[in-house]
Amino acid sequence: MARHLITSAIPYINGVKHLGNLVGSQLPADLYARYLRARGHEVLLLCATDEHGTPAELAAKKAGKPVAEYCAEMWQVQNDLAQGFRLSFDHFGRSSSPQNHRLTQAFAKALDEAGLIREVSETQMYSPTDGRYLPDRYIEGTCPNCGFESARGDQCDNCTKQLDPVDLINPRSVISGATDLEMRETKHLYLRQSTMKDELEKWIDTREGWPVLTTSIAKKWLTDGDGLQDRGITRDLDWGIPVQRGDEPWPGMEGKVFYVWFDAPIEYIACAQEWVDAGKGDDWQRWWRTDAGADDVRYTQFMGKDNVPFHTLSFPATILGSAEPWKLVDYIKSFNYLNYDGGQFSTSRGRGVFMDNALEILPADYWRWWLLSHAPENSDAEFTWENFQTSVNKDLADVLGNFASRVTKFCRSKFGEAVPEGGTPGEIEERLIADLTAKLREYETHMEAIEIRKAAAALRAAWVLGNEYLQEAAPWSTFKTDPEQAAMQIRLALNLIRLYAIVSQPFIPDASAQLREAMATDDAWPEDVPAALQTLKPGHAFTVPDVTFRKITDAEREDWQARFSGTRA
RNA sequence: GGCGGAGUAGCUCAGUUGGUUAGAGCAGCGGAAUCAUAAUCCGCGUGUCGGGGGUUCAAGUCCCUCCUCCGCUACCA
Repeated sequence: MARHLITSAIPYINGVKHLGNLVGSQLPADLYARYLRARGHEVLLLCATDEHGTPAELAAKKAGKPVAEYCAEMWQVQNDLAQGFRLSFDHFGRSSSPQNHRLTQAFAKALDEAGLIREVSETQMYSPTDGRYLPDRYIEGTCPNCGFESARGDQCDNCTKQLDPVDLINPRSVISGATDLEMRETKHLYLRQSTMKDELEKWIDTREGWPVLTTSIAKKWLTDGDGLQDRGITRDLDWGIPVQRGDEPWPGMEGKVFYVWFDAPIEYIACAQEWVDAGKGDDWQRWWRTDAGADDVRYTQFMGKDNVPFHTLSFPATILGSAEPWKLVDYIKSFNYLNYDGGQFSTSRGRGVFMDNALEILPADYWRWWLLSHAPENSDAEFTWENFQTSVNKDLADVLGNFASRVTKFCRSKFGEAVPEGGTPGEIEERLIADLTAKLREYETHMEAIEIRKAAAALRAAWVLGNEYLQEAAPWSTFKTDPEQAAMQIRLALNLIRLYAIVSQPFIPDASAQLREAMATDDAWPEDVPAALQTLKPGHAFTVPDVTFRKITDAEREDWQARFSGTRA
């Protein structure tokens, strides 16, 4: 038994996330946590909402609500959806929590004391009409290079030239269209990451077995151009964590807040404190402080590839720079993107399936299975309704669901609703047990390596073994000549249902619970396969489960395809 | 522009440090079975492994070059 700290990248607060967001961090983190718990390990799975920054302020404004109120509501929405997808977070926190305020300010103080903070005076675009400083991307104008009229302040979408907002001709605010923009001088704090380049590079280089996607992105940021650049960690915004040096004021920084990317990863730690303060745990330090028992914790992070630089560089710089004994990440599992039917999922254009729509259409397990068995691990992946339909119908309804159905119904009609007695296992049974053992060990190996697609394929192959066995043993035939032998065969098959329910739980927790309930059994992991297949003894009562997975019809598929092609309702 | 990823069967994808006839699932074709959600099981692949060149006894795998798609590019997060 080991102790595993697992965090999922924290979803941004401004709206319901789409399936691409879900499969890139929260869902695989849940899968891994469920698996490790099922194997008897101690697990702390944390996630939260990422609530600060300009987009949150603007989303609140659009909704006509104070930003704090808006965030509280959206946290509730995201929390409910997480539960709907059976994401088994030990705590779902908020980056705006008091715990994170204190911790972020404490980190800033520690970094300052270590000489890793410097003040920089710079000029920023200020919009009097909007009453706020505008991030580069919130400024539009005519591109000085190609004449494109909707070039953004950071880059022209037409000619891809990188720009500075001051270069734009006729700059205007994206928010209000205001053109009375002015340059204002403002002071900000920078984290001196550049001085930590060697330390970070050495750390990255010693990470064994990290995905190429993870290390290549980190190395690029370390070595590209002039190397790792210092990073501004404050912003001129109202909503956020006030810039303070611990609980002391920070002269010159009045009215400013920390940059969202500074406080968001710190929320991973603060979230553990929230977990304790919510009464769900009693010691967060043994998960996070290496001087308080976290030395033997294995810490795994899950995230989409866009998050990698912050988790491989910025956050480690914060932790290492603080010179305090915080737990560093041991393994980063990063994901590519999930595309939708020939294009990208688009939050702004409402293209694709969002978490709330998904649950309105079908139960969580259907989505969990498809998303995880097609997780974009090695390259971008694509969701199509045809693929979704065939995967669900074939894998879940036909191979697994129908197996449970044919076995329990056959037993009910020939022997009644209790495990039948008699018969002796033979060669076919030996072969099944050998094959199943091998397949299960393969499944476990892939789960431990977080090779999700491969794990799903192995699990499905284990399901298929059950159908192959039934076909070969043919209890419906043996029953006519040797009912005792048929009893043995069906007893084994009933035990297979139990075993499948247990090992499939990380992928499809609801179906797993339904099947275990029908079989009236426990959830002990089959360490010893032959023994596990004798758990349900003769005489053990069971019930025939309702249809475990229904099929998706062509009409439904066509309907959904049309419904989600654009413009979210 | 720079960096990174991808291009393998009709579709979605595996292919470890180069090594015998390049694999899986789905779809398709043929067959078996009739317990089951018309659900299962067995058999069937002439694939210029994106194009071209090179290294090697041997290249999907290594090197060069070109083409296409995608992502990132530090003030959206």
